[in-house]
Amino acid sequence: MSVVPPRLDPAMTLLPPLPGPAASSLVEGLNPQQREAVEYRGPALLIVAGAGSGKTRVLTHRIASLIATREAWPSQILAITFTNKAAAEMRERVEGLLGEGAEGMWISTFHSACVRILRREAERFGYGQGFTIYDSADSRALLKRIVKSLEADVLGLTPAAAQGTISKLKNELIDVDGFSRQVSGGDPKEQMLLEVYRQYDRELRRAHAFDFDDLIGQTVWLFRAHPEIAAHYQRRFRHILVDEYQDTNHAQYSLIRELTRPVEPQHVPADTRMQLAPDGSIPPASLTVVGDSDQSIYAFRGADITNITNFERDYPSANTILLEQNYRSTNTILKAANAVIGNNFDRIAKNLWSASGEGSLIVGFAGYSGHDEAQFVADEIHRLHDEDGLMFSDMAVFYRTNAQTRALEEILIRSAVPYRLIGGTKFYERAEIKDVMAYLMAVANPADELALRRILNTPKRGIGPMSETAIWDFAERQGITFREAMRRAKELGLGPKVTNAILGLAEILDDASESLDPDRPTGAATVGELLTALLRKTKYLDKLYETGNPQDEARAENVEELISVAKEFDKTHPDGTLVDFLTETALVAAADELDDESGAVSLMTLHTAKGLEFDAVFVTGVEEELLPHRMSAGEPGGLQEERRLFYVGITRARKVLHLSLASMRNTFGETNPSMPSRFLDEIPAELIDWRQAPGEAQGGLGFGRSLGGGSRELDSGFGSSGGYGGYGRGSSAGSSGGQGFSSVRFKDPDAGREFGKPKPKKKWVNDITGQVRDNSGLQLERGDRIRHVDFGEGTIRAMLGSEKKRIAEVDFDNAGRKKLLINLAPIEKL
DNA sequence: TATAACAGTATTTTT
DNA sequence: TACTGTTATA
Repeated sequence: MSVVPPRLDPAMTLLPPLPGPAASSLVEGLNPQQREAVEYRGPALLIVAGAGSGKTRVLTHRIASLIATREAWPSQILAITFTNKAAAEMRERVEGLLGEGAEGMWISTFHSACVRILRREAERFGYGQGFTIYDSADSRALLKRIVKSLEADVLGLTPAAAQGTISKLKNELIDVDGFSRQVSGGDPKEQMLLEVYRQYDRELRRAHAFDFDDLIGQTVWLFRAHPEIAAHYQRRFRHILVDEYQDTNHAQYSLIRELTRPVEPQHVPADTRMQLAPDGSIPPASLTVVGDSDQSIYAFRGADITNITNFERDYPSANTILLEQNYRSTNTILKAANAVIGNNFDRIAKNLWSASGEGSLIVGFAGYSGHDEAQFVADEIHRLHDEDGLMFSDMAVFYRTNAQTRALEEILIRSAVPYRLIGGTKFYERAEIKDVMAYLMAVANPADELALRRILNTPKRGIGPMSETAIWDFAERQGITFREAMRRAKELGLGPKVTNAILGLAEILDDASESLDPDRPTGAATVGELLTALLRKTKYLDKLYETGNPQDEARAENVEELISVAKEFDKTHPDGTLVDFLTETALVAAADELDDESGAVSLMTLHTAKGLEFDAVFVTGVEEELLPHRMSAGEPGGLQEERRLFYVGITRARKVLHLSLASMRNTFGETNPSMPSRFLDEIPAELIDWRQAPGEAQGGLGFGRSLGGGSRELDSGFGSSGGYGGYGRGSSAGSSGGQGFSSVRFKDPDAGREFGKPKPKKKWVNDITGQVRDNSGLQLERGDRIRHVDFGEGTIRAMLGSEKKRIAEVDFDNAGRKKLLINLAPIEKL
């Protein structure tokens, strides 16, 4: 667009927007509340957006409208989202609405935005531009060392506990001094905690590193200590929009507060074109926050729900708009969601409604074991795919804890369901990836001692703990850095072998640093080049391949994967530096991995699910102790947060919702009985179609161990709801393990199949566990009879796929129709 | 110093 | 179960 915008000033916002196709079409198809949320202009706006009420739409349209009407330049907009994925999506949608790029617009997470600011101002902290960002594993490693050196563990202070407390303190913007004022002299544990905090902070400074919480907290500190820096951003960002406001913590809240202060007259440039208040200041930026207190699920890590409930107090002139119409789910699903969340007492009443009809009933399933439950999920996914024509990528399976994935994965693989695991042990948390990243970090930030220590003897080069301490001592005594001490290894008085190993590593790192010099004849090395050079010189990959250990091979593959990530980065960021690469990788979140083109079912935790939606949703493990999780019991408000988590899960579903549980659940090798979640009782019974109700599945080993065989009506303490379809008898009774486990675990394969028999206690024969089944030689065709470990005998109905992915569709005599991945399924030809 | 074997223990959610 | 840390041994 070629029109030069008129002078940009907040008073302008009172004038009607410029007429134009863009501006008016931006509210087309919106309901009255959404439209108001897009068009309202004022200093502060709170949009209370129920689940599925189109808040992303409202936010993107609002941003686009501000730009289209010439009320703001893109560069005056700061939009904060929860994940990088949400940020990318929002940017894309805004650009789509405007039909042009939106350069200069900041749409990012709190963390990314703060890193950007901090890098620019790094020297104020005495840090270099290349300061390191420690993720939680890094800071735990550091804390572990500190706790050990202080012998804090004798006071019962674990690294994990210290990490939790320090994180909370930082989220509350309480620094070491602030904490020392709080600590009572009498409590030795608190004293110790203070000392741990002090040393932790000191080590971070020494290493020129920030942890996750620092990114926010230090930015606030920077703004408060340097009003002229704050003023710079206050002048720049005239429209600030924050998504998921219910999940902001105090530090994030404070950051927004700082950014929405008026610019003091002394920081107003003489030549400003902005309209000034009578006292010569620039009025505060306009603030829009979007949130739903019913979806607040991060209180455990410091999110403060009162930030949203107090918004109108904090910003007295604020306008509030309620979005209650849901465009996502059927009314059946919404009724269940409303009923569940209605049990939280301290909430503002809100009732989601939908114009999209009742839809089908919620499907309930109570299996005998976690595997049984997983089998239900797998079968149902196939049914939805084959009969209802849903795409795999429109289905998702949620669970409370990552540990639950094991059973699910096993069965999904065996049943040939394509799936994608979102989150979990993330790529960047793998040891080998952390190793390699530590090399890069050590190059980018020579002060980073933690990174140096990590790579000192990885791969093994004979530099043990003794040598490490020697280097450290030397550095302390000489007042030099760890890295410098490595360069002077000859003065350490260690053996020649070790000395040379240390010198060798120091040289590799120094060479790497030099290769980044843009004045080199060949120009600065790209991240990919740097990484390959490092790996070649350290022989990191070679040593992994040498062992012949399949696990090491997998690790090597991960490292190769990292190399391609780096090369990809070089391609997409032609001017990207090593520091840019490290920043980007440090801030990737689980949900960011999601890409919709994979054609696979998504598996994720309930937390990761927030903000997403799927046609069909499976919420698994709806059991006491799991959902609500036992850990939440002690926390104040814990139960309510768990309920919100369940609510979030329910409201992700567009068309079909499945709730499932098992009466026996495996936890750390132990099998324990479980009870249906109290939350199930909160859903009106007529909304759920129990394929197999909790009462039915519990005939087995947990609750009624003393009852005679065949008894299925047991006192579960849970009202059964009647009318069950007798789902998958065959699967429900006997399957307790996957992939060759199950029949072996019970000495008598049939022992587990009968109700009422006590389970053989622990320590079963474990000899075949973990055996990789390979049926690749098995030739099968339509009409063949087979026997399956869990499902019994059946006839092959059809053969699908080819090679490694040969799938048999089998009509089992007793267990119904299943799809099985031939190579992995525990089957034999008859 | 490296490795293997063993014992103990922790297990919620994540930017 | 799986991972960590410790100890004994090469």
